[in-house]
Amino acid sequence: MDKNHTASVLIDLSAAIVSVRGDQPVCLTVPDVSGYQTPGLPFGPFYPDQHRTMEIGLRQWVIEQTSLDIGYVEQLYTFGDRGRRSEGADNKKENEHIVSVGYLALSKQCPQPDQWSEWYKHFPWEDWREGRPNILNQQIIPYLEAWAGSDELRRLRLQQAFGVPDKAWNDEFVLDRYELMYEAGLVWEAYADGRQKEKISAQNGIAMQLDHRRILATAMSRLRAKLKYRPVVFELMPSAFTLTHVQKTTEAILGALLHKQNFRRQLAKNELVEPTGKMSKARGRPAELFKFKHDESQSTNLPGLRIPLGKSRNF
Amino acid sequence: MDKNHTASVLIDLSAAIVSVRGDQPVCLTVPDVSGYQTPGLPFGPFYPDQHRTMEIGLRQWVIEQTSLDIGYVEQLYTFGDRGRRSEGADNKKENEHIVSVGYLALSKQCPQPDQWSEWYKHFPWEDWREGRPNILNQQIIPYLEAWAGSDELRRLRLQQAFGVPDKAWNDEFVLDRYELMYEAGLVWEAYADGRQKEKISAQNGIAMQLDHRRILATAMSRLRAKLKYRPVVFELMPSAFTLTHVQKTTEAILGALLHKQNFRRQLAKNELVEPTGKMSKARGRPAELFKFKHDESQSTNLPGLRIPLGKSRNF
DNA sequence: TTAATTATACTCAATTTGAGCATAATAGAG
DNA sequence: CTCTATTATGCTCAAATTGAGTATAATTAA
Repeated sequence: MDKNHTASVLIDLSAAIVSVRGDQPVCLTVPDVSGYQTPGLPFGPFYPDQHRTMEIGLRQWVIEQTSLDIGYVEQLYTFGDRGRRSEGADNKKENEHIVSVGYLALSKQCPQPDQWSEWYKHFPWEDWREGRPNILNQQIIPYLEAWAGSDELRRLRLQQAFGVPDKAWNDEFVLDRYELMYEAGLVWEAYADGRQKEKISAQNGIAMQLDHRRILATAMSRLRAKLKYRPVVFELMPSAFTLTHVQKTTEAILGALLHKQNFRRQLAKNELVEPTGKMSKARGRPAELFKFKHDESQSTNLPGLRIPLGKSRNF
Repeated sequence: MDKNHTASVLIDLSAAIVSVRGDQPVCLTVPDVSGYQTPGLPFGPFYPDQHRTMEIGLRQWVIEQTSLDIGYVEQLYTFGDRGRRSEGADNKKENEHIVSVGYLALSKQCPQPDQWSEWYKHFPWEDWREGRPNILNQQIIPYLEAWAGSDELRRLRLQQAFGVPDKAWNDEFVLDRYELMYEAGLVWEAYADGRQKEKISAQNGIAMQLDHRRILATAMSRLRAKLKYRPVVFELMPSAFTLTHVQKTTEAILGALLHKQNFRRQLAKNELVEPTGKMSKARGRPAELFKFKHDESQSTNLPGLRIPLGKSRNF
């Protein structure tokens, strides 16, 4: 094997820093740096001689630049160069390749509202809390069906990702759906990458810079999946909370409603929370305030919520 | 933030290429290159201007160097430099940092037996098919308990990872257990990294080069977890197989025995296999030969086996 | 005092799981 | 040819879990 190749690359650490504001999951974004009006995820270079691990490097610049308290951090995926629009306008000098390592981080607070972007503005087809989103039947599905045509493989993927025509919607397949839409030229990024000749007419969610929407989709998939078997919701909750608050937060992330009594039964069975003795006051009957039972370190390895796998959600 | 730092790194792609030989999961290894008698995982550099994505780069050198047919490939984790024994003997020149991207790949065949190393030679405490491994009570647990002492956090982690004293063993926590043993100086690599002053007396499984045993542990964790909700076993099976064969392969990877009739019920319910009409012949009653129902492309997104989460395995 | 609102306790059928027994079909030993 | 060991497969059944309710309690706002 000949070695006449550049092997040296720069490492970018990109982070999907997620929080929940009210009933909307949000993601920290940075203002547009290119000429487009699209937000991007925060990112920074990794200096291997300064930081022992990449996670330490990530935490470093998140603290420096955002002064946020991010507890939970998880590596998502490492993307090689060319997917990141290397033939774009603002290209780096020749032979300077970038590898980007995507991270998911969870934050309990989200100050400065303008810097946080709501998930479902970028992915309007992923929020099923008020029923099946209209954009699916009105825009996305018809276009995708035309794109698939009689191609057997495409139809199979369509069925897997979007459940058409007869399968159920699976809330974890956020990335699969985004990638399918990208391939079909249904999102703005496909046009920006030069994959798609004509600018698409429909605005299928707000686009993001480079491959950042893809990273966010990866983060959403991972978080939705993890929620079901690890108690990560509590990384998004304040120290004391009502059970309804936990449920609303979970529903926001899943983009789906849950059965109240059964949700609480799970929490009780897995002994994830314990009462603080205090009560919340709001409208209606006051709710007891709880706290997360297992403190720091290994929220990773605890039982989880055991939420049913997206059945019976094919409207 | 000052930029007086080297940001340029080299990328290594390391692969845990897994197959099953008889009733033993095996992993492709390369002979020792350093002075130690320890095997390593195959790895190669990533040339960003030659390969569009890292996965393509990986497949390339796997084909070139091993001529293996690897179907399923999954990225595991990207490790920053210093974990990879940067102060070791055979160091690269100053300022040449290496980031390694670990992959899991599955292969249906494993020719050249001497190049494949059995999982449980490296992780003897992970195979529970013949009951709780002796090495746990005789070696590992006593040492770890001493290491934990009265440190609350350490005892909690010990309970999580190893189930001592009263929790169940969870077959997915391979990485957690390895990392705990590493921190406690219970594996050879801790000594080689200079973490541990004295050479440990007990041989707790065969060591590997650099952080390769850690990558293998990551692969095992991931594969064991995935097996339970995605039909990846079939990536390890020939085109036609008996149901018992699938079960034996699954058990080998999980390191645990399963209830035969219930296992088959799951396969049937999820409609993962279909009969070929042919029969196998061996000792005893001939078994029907089946094939995997869903071909190429999306084995990723199909239902899976739904194997119970490691309950009642605390002997 | 009443209505609206939210919390929480309890019920119950349907489904899934864990664990077992019973029976069928083959090869090989005697 | 018959018996036995061996493996495959069908079937049962209690326990646990899930899905989807109903009923009731404790507040605030009108």
